[in-house]
Amino acid sequence: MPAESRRQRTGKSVKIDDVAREANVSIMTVSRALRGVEGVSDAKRAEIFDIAERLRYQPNFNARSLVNVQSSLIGISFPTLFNDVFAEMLDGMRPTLESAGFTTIVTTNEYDTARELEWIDTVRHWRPAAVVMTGVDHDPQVRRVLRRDQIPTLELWEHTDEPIDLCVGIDHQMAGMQIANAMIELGYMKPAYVGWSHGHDQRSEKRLAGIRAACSAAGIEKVQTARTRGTDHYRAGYSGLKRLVSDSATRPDIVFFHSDHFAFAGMMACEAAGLRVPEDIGIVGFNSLSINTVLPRRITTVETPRRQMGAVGARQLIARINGITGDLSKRFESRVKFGETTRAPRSASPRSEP
Amino acid sequence: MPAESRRQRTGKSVKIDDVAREANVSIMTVSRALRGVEGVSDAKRAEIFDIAERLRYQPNFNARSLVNVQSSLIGISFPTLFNDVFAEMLDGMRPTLESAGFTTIVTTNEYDTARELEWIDTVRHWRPAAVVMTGVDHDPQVRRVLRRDQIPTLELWEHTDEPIDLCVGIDHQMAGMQIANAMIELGYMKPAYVGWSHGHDQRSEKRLAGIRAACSAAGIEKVQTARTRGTDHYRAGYSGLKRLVSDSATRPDIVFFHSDHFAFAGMMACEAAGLRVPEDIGIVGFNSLSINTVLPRRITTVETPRRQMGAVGARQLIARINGITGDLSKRFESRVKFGETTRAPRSASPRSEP
DNA sequence: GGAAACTACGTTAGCGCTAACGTAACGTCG
DNA sequence: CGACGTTACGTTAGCGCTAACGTAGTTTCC
Repeated sequence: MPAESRRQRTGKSVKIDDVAREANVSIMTVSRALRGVEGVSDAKRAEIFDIAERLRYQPNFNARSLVNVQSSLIGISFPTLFNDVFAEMLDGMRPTLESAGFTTIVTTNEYDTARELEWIDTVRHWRPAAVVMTGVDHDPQVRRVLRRDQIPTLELWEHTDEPIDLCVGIDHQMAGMQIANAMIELGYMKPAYVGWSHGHDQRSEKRLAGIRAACSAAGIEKVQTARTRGTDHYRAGYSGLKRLVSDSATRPDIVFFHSDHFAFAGMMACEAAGLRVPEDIGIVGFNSLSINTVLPRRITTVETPRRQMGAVGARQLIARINGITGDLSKRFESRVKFGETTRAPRSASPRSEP
Repeated sequence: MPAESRRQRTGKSVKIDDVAREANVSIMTVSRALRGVEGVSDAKRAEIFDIAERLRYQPNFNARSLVNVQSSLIGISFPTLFNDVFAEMLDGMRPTLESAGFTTIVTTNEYDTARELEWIDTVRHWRPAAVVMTGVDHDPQVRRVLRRDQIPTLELWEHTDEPIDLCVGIDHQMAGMQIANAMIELGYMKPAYVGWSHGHDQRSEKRLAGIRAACSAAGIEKVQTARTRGTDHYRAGYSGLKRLVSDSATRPDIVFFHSDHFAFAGMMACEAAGLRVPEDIGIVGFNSLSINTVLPRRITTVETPRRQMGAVGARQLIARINGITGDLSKRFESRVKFGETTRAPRSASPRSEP
C-alpha cells in the first residue's frame, strides 16, 4: 500500500488551538461554538465564528471521526456512471445527504459482485455512517459484514421484501410483465429481448423474466434474446438488433431493449437494415431517458422515478442513521409510456414538440 | 450540522488490539505486519495476516489519517455526471488512484465556481492527499487556499501555462480554431454556434472564441449563437437549432454544437424543420461520443483523449503526492474527425459499420 | 439570605493508530 | 572475546478532537 507508507506534507493546516489562542478561550469552547452546541454565550460564539472564518479554519474530520467512532462519509456503489439512470439517482440523493452534513464516496463496480464486496471492505476502513448499494443481489459476505458492524445500508433501485437493512426501489420483474402485457394487448406475438450477457445486470434479467412470464401467460412460449458483452449501450443495442433480424424467418415483431439508448441504437440498426418502425417491427426501451424527447418518433418505454427514489432513499437512510428503527423501505411503481415505435394503443397519448 | 451532533452506533468494529491479542504480539507488530513495514519475521507476518483476515479486521483510516496528518482521500470536482466526458475522465483516473491506495470523493458543481469553492472547503475537512478540479477557471480563493495548505492539485481537461499546481488537458480555444478552420476550408461561410448560456461552461466559451478567431482570420466577422439554460444536452441542442433556422434569411450553413449530443438533437431538429444534412446545413459536434458510432450519418466532430487525460493526470498527481517537484503538467491534442454531416473533405475517411 | 439551579466556561481522558525510540537476543569480526 | 552491528520485537508519546465531568460566578426562590 504505497499510499500509507508515504510521508506527509510539511504544509500545516490551521487547527482548533490556533482559533482558541486567537479568541482567548479553551479549545473546548471553540469546539462547542463551531458545532452549534449550547454552553457558549452569543457574543463569544460570534467572535469565534469570525476568527475561524478569518483563519479559514476547517475542523479536522479525521480526528472528529475518530472520537465519534464513525465518520460522516457515506459510501455509494453504482454499477457504472455511463448510464444517466445512476447519475440521476445520485443527483436525487446528494442534496439531501449534503445538507445533512454527509460526504459521499462513490465507486462503480461494473455489475461485478466481487468488486462490490471489495469496495465494502475498502469503505469500512473509513467507518462510514452508511452505505448505499444498487440492487439486491450481493455477495453473501456483504450482508454478513454490514449486519455485524450494524452499518445502516440502503439498497436502491430495486425492491425486495428481505433487504439487508432498508431498500427503496421498483419491482423489476413486475415492470417487465407490465410492458410485455401492454405489448401483447397491442397484438404483438413474436417478442425478442436485447440486453447484456448473462449475469451482467440482475435487474435486466428480472425484467426479462417478467416479460417471459407475461408472454407465457398469453400462450407465447418463445422470447428470443440477443445478448452482448461490453459497456456501450449504443453499440450493444445496434449489434443486438442486427443479429435478431438477420434471419427474416424468425424475425420478431416486437423487441424489448435493456434501455432507451439500446432501443435508439436498435432503431438505427432497423433503418440500416431497411426495416420500418413500427410497421415492420416494434421497438420498446426502458427508463424514459432524455434522448427520447428529441427523437422524431418517441420510443415506447417504461418510466421509472429515479430522482425521486434517490431523494426518498437518502431521506430514509438518514432517518436510520439517526436511530429510527423499524421498516423504512419504500416501493415505487413504474409506468408504461407509449410512443410511436409501437402500434398505437387504443388511447394514444398525443405527440408534442420537445 | 446534524451529522456531527448525532450519537454513534453501538456496533463495535474489530480493532488492532483484537488482532494483537489473538496473535500474542503488540499492536505495533500488527501495524507493521499489515502495512508491509519491515521488522516482522515472515512467519509472524503470515500468522497476523491470517488472523486479521479471519476477524475481517480493517484498519481505522480515520485514526491513520489523523496520525499521518493527511488522509488517503482525493477530492474530485466535476461540473456534472450527466456527460460521458466527465465519467470517462473519472474512469481513466480511478484504476491508477485506487491501485495506489487512494479513495476518491466525487462531487459535481454544475459549472458553478461558488459551489466549487464550497466544495474545496468541505473537502479540506478531510485533509485530502490531493484534489482534482475540472478546467482552470476558479474562484481566486481556491488557488489561495490550496497553495497555502500545499495540497497537490490537478486541473484536468484544460491546459494552461499557469496552473495552481499541475494541469493535464487540451487547449480548448485551439480546438475551436482547428475545427472552424477545417470547415472554412470546406467552403462554409455562415457559421453559427449552439451551446449553453454565458458563463455556464468556460471551455465551451473558449472553443467559441477559437471559432470566432478562425472565422475572423478568414474574413467572416459574424458567428451567430443560440444559447440555452439547463442541463439537458438533447433539449438544448434541439431548441438551439430551431431558433437559428427560424428565419431563412439568416440561416447558417454550418452549425458548431457544444457536444455530439447537442449536435444529434440539432440534427433531429433539422429533420423536423425539413432541412437536409449536409446539403442544406452542416452539423458539427464535439468530443466524439459513443452515440456517433450508431448513427446513419456520423457527425463531424472533434476527438479528445479523455480517458488518457484521466490516466495521465492521475499518474502525474500521484508523482506530486509522492514529493516529485517541478513541472508535471501535460498538454494533449484534439483531432478533427470528419463525418457525413458536413461536406466531404478532399480525403474523406471511409464509412464503416459500427 | 442561603441552598439550589443554572450559565458559561475550563480540565481531563481517551478515540485507534503510527513515528521514534528503547531493548533484549543473536551474529560478526579483527 | 569484547565492541559493534543487526533483527525482531515492545514501549512511549502524541496526532486533533469531543464526551464527561469539574467549577466559578450568577440567578432564582421560598
